[in-house]
Amino acid sequence: MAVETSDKPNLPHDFEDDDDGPVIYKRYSSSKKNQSHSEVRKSSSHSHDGQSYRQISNAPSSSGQTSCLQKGNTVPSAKPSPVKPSVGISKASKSLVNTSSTKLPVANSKSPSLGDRQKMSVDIKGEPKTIEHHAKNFVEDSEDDEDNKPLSFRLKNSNHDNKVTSVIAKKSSEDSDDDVPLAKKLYRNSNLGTTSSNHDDSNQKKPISKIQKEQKNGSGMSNKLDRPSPLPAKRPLDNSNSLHPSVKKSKVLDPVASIKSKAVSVKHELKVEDDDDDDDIPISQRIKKSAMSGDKSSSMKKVLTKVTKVNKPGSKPFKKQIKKTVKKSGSGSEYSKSSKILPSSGDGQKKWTTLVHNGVIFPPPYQPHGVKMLYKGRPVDLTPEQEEVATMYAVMRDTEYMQKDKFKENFWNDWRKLLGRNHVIQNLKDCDFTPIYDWYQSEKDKKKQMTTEEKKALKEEKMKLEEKYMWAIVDGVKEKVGNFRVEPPGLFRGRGEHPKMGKLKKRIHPGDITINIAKDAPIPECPIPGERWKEIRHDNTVTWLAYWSDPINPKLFKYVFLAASSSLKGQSDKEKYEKARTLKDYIGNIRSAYTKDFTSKDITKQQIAVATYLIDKLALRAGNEKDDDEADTVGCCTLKVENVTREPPNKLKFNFLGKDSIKYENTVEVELPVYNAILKFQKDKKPGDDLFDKLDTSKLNAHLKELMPGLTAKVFRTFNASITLDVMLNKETKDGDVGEKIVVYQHANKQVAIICNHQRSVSKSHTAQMSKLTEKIDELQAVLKELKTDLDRARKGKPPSKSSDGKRKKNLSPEMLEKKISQTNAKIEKMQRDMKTKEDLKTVALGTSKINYLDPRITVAWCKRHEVPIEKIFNKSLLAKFCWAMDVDPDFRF
DNA sequence: GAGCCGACTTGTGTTGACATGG
DNA sequence: CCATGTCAACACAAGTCGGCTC
Repeated sequence: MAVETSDKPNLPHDFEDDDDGPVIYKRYSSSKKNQSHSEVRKSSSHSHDGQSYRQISNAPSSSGQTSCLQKGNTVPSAKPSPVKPSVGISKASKSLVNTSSTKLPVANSKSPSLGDRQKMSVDIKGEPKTIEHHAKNFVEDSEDDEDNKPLSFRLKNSNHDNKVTSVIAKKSSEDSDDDVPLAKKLYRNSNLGTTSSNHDDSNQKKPISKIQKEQKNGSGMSNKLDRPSPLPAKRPLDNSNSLHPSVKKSKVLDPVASIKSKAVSVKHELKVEDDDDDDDIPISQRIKKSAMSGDKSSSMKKVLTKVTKVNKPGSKPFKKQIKKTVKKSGSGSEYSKSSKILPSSGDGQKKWTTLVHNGVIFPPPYQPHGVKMLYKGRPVDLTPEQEEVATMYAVMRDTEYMQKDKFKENFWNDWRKLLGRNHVIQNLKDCDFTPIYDWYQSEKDKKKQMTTEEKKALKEEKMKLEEKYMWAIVDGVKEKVGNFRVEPPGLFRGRGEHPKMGKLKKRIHPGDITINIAKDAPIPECPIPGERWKEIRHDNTVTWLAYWSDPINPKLFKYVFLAASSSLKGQSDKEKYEKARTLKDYIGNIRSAYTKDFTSKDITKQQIAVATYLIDKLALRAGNEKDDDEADTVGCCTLKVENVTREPPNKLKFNFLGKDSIKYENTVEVELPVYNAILKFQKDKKPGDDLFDKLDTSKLNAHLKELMPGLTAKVFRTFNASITLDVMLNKETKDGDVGEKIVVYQHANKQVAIICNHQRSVSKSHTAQMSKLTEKIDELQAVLKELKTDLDRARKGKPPSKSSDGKRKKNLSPEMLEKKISQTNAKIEKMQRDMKTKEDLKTVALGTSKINYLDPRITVAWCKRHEVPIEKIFNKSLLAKFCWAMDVDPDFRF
């Protein structure tokens, strides 16, 4: 099929997969820009405070984000350019040469020991001096620069010695803070203080109407946002123009031809097409050219002729324009499969021009095992359908769901429908699934026992089967598909107390699936003989390749999207961070606006103000309304009276279940007006009543949009997370080895995870692992003691004592013994640090914020500045996902 | 403006491959 | 070499939010 890649003779070298990774389409990086990067960096590489904003804004080129999008007109090779700052990994990274200051050093040293990390894992508060200095620098730049820090940060900085909150929050204070819920940890030291000082920036009154007008006139947010106040330049607001270079696309790969041809020809066509594109025009000129030609360049019109569906009319004022597509870009990342920048994700806007893919793959049909379960002690015959569902239940015996009545009840109801009223099995209580469970365990064991070769063969077979589904061709570029496997049937595993847990998630058939594909692309063959797709669509205003209705909740859909590494996803990711960065310029005004409204007579206004404050300060989620058939969780707007407890004089204790039924527990000091407002909102209400009864997310977001174009509640989370990382990294990174710097990063990452309440469940074996470590340490202590005794004896010329098993030990010199003692000591220390780190992070999930909230450019720029190999921070998939960020200027600040 | 639909992002848990250390 | 631990990849649940309809 079209996207097969198994054989690839005569491939142009730059499309040759030289790795087994998903790479098929390389990017190239322009090295020109890097020179300017290094120049910029020389002048400011040690200025990691507010001042660097100004420097960035003066940088000759915009922040270096373009080369990822540029065509490969400089280094026509798949190998990374020697001067290129962009980051490759694995092979590519090894070949990176540390040149100018923009380089991202290659991983060559080992990660810091956990012990080292622990050592660095100091209190977030840091030294007051540093903070003051830091703040001062911000002030130099702009009077509202405090606003650029997360609210929580500012609060903390204002008083770093407030443990009161933690004392209240912490019930079991026997040891480390690891038993304290995440949310508490960060804020235990927080205090009220600077908040109010940030709301008096009267000169920041922004001309909202003007902004909106300008937005209407087509200046897309991520392209240019009017600044609300005449602040000193912090960063070039239009630098994100470079994110969407309007390099024209002169020819689009013919999807029909491509899908009919073999992989070779696909790749070949891609190459040919590149060749007759405007590669010969320098990038800068091309960008300029298209930028000048307005939002509908001739090239764009050309592309638009291919559109299969006209854009929906009536776009909103803040709607982004259609952005021009670029076919190839400059990053040499091995994981950059695609390169062009696709149209932005504005709703109703064209997302692609051509889309070719092979549909989805279905799980294999059920293979009955014939193992009989018992009912009242007797074996029961089941039809394959009945057996299938019984097996789903049987294999969940070791899960927590089995303790839940709701799960069993729902399962029973659905299973019973399959059994029929008159079936021998009349209740679940008398069912014994043990035979099926045992069969399943033995199957698992068999699998485990397979030799490496057998496993490998099996894997290869699976790969062969799936290969063609793994890729899509979007506007002529091969992109990885995210989740091309249709979900197999199973029992619904809702989180928390989900009312539908245990219900049968029925098998999905082709007849349930709608395929989205270009009009002139061949319709994917239905993989199940005799069946057919539900529907074929040609909607290029959406990014999904296929969807089906969620069998548990038919109102919901399950989508098949492109993978995170695709440029379609990368583009919207970038826009997300740009929007969050924009908030930095508005946050001062927003804070003063809501502070003013804390005491508003208009109760809706007042609730909006307090809700916004909480979202800003605590990074709460918006909190949409939920149906009764969903788990009972809340966000900001849906907080109940009982979720917030007042603790005089001005503390609020939050306790609720948030997304995924993760507990949010946090006690925070708030401004008195907020405290009083909460008191008012709670008055005369029952515990289960809505705290913000005049508010919902659409009202809140509508209000936020008045303050900043495109602003919604979730932007605060991104902003809060990213600014925290940026501030902490720049405050805390000291000279030192790579290991120490990574510890700083992890520390910052952890704080972000705490702010966002990213928790993970403690691993089952955690306690066991800990006691094992303790044991080992004890053993070492014993060894140490013995060594010390022997040292004493050796010094006195006596032979060593007998070891515990009575054997005679070797006669060692005092020097040797001393050496052994110090080695053992070091070992013990390292293990103790390991233990502490382990305990420290047992409930904290660092990954979520990395994937979703931290602007990767902060990380990449920091890595460049501090010569930390990016691979130490980003794993393979993050590198692929964030390939668009790799060329960032080292001086980039969020 | 409420309610619903649709599309997309965010989130945790599980799985399985790989690394590590005895 | 094996047992154990770690981590990336995967699976899929659960959010957010825009837009449409009535």
